[in-house]
Amino acid sequence: MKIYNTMSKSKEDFIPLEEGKVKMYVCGPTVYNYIHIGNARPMIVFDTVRRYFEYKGYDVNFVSNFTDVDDKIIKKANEEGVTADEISKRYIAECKKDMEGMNIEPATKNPLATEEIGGMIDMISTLIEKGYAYEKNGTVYYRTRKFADYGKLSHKNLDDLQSGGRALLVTGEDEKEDPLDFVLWKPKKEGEPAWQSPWGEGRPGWHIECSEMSKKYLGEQIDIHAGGEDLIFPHHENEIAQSEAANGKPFAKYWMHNGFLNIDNRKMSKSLGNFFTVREISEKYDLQVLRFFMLSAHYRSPLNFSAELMEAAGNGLDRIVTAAGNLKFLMENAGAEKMTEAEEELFAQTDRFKENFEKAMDDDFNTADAIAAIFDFVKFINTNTDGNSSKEYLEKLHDRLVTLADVLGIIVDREEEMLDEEIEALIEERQAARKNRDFARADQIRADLLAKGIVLEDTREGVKWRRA
RNA sequence: GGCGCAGUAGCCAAGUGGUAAGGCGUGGGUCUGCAACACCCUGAUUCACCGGUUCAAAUCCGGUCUGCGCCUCCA
Repeated sequence: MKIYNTMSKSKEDFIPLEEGKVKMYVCGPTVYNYIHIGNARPMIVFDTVRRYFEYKGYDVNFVSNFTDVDDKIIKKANEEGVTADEISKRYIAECKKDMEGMNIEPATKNPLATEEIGGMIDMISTLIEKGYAYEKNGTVYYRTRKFADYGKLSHKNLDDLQSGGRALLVTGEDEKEDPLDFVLWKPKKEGEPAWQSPWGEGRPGWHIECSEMSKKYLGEQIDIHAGGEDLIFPHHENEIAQSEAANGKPFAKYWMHNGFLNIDNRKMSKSLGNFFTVREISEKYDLQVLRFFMLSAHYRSPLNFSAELMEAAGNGLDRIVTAAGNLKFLMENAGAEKMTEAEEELFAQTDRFKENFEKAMDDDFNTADAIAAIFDFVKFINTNTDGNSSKEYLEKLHDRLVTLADVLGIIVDREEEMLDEEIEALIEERQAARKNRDFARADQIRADLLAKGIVLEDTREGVKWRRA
């Protein structure tokens, strides 16, 4: 299994720190509003990574935080005249709803920054003791130049950073020993949430949160640390500086970063007005479509979002879902129970789809290729099953399709709610009308049902229906 | 200014040295009472452009053009 490591800029074989186990940490969102579809990309991508590890038999400890103390949360709280805590609790709950809709497995642990302050203070103290940090008037800064490896993840060197960004970095940063130093602890301002610390009341800087939470729940060394590519610098670079200086050992073995989700080929931003929340999208599309759409390209490539592309993704997804639905329908109507020899041979042929799927996923989670393997499998299913197929054969195909789709978090079995008596009666009436060649009446009934979201399909094995 | 990514059919998108996967869409056909689903056929002599290396390049090297990202809170 190969994983592209941002640190080495190359694909590396995955070798876990501990046999059979994967410890991974994904930087989660700051909860000051509904999550947007850009937030959704790393959630979907790294959930898929996790699912594949689990499929391969690994025991995955998956930790993803919620940043629940931050300027934007405080701002929002002030606007609404409520506490910051109320804002963050509200949007964590909403975020979890969205994640459920996207079929994202709950993390092993979702630590909250505000509940881990003690550990952060300990880590900052350690950094001060070791000479990697210093305090000035209640603010604690990280002494960036003291950490020799600073820049190793983002492949920047300090002098470039300094000359390139001098104007920005120097502004107003009077107390710092060096413009590149970053904040570990900031003093309380009026009306802000604050915690007691050796440096007075205040709150932690953003970067220290992840260093501490990763250490607490996964240990000083972890297998995978992941997040959006914009986090490479400075967030992850700073995490490395903090964790490695404090713990005295390498932090994460593999650094994974997803590409950005763009809208109209531009980065999504509020100022451009091209900003969509997952909640908004869920009103127009099934979130399964969003998930399928995001996995249709490689996770490291930029991905453009548009209504047309969502339509296309939805149509493609339907093809897979329909194949699974057809299998179920045939299963219910199958005559023979046991597989024939010919069917056993056919089923053996489908091993190649599974192999291709795994080969794609083994190569740095190439979900686009994995989906191609599923489409090939779907084609095989559509071509090699009919009303004469045995139940066992159909079930085995169905199981295999469900298993592969599940690795991608794609739900292929649509819930079949019980039909209302009324609807069932209409379907029967339509059948009778068709027998009497009263097609006007039959079409009328079909149109009425369609208006209620029920799609009818006439097959050799009988009438099949599904929700639109 | 520094660092980096990308440019493959109408659209999306794999493929990173051996002669262009897959999906969506289009058009034609089969199936159907008609549909729907499905199936068959339909598509790039060619991978932004120009040079080079090689028996062989979309894939490697150099250059040009275009788009984008990071360097500042950001998934």
